Amino acid sequence: MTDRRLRADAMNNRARILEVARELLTSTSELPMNAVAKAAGVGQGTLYRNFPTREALLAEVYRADVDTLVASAAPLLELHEAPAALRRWLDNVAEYARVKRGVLAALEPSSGHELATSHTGSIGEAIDLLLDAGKSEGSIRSDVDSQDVLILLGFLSRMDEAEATERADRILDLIVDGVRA
Amino acid sequence: MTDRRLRADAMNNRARILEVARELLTSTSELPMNAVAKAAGVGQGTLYRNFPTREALLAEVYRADVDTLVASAAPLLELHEAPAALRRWLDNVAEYARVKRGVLAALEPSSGHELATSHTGSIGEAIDLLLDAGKSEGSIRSDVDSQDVLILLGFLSRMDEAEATERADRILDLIVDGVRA
DNA sequence: AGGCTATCTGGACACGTGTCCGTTTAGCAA
DNA sequence: TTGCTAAACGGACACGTGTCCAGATAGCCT
Repeated sequence: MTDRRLRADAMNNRARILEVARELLTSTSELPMNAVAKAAGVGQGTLYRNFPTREALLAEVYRADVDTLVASAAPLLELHEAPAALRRWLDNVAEYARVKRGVLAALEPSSGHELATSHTGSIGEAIDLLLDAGKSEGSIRSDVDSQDVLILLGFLSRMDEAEATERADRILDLIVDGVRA
Repeated sequence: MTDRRLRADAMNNRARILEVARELLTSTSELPMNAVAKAAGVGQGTLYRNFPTREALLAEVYRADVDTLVASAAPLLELHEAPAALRRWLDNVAEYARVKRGVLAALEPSSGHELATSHTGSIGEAIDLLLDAGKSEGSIRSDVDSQDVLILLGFLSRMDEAEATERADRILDLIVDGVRA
């Protein structure tokens, strides 16, 4: 990805940081950056050089999960029309969010949107896939983009479990209805 | 509100804190709590006792604005059907959000939702007013509540001005379409 | 007036974040 | 092997947040 030839010790550190982060996340869903640095036996500087933000670190930790999530979009389109596929895919997202709260933070645009829409990453592409299918069908309005959906999805990361079980479903319904043509 | 007979010196401090906060907000939209305390000539303890969270402080600072916003809901219902009224009212919200970014933070449920829906405050009541009108008309689905809308509205506080001018309108449309019956 | 106490005060702390920069070292080159 | 340098290291810092508690004092009560 960004590892334009890393020095050997640097690779070790990076790997160790990820390992430690994963470990810490098994006990709590919190991830104090300085705790990670300490546990990994590196300085703050090293940690932040490898992962400039907590999101960057979480994104790497959860890369596999995010990939799974992304990959689950296409098959749904074979079984359902776009809006239904989108709805089901959002269920997957909510489910991941429920189990591993970190996944959400990983896909949050942190703050002050990176270079236009590009930063969105693979999650954005998955959403675009679903939206585009719907736009072709005429079942989804043509003026929404993945970023819009991602922005609205942000609410998932700011709800605790209790609230999520009560509201998430309904709100996701609402979003999907909103993007319908 | 909560001032069950405040001691005279306490009242002075409280007033001074608010004054200082308002002042600081004229220059930037940031509001470091310790800066407020310092500028008001009180200790951290005093500041936090009066306003346990930044939101509490902002809520008080912007109380008048929030009241205006809330009051603008009812008249809209005289002129428009509920969904249109809601849409226009959300425009007002977005406009306030654009001008005074603090207003948003003031109505954010901070974290870990206070006692059920009640905390929502007057903004929630305004939304309920609009939603209820729509539910009576049959133009708004009966299973959404003001909290749902408020949660979705959270996106406004996490967009910078540039992004807001580009997306806010469209996303608000989308939300209103979502709550339509 | 003067004492008493509930209330308020305010700064020290513990903890987190992210940056900066002097020091160390991997890995190449001679 | 030895020297060199760009890359990486890591801890000290500056700054913010929110809590805690020993001391001060407003305002009632006698």
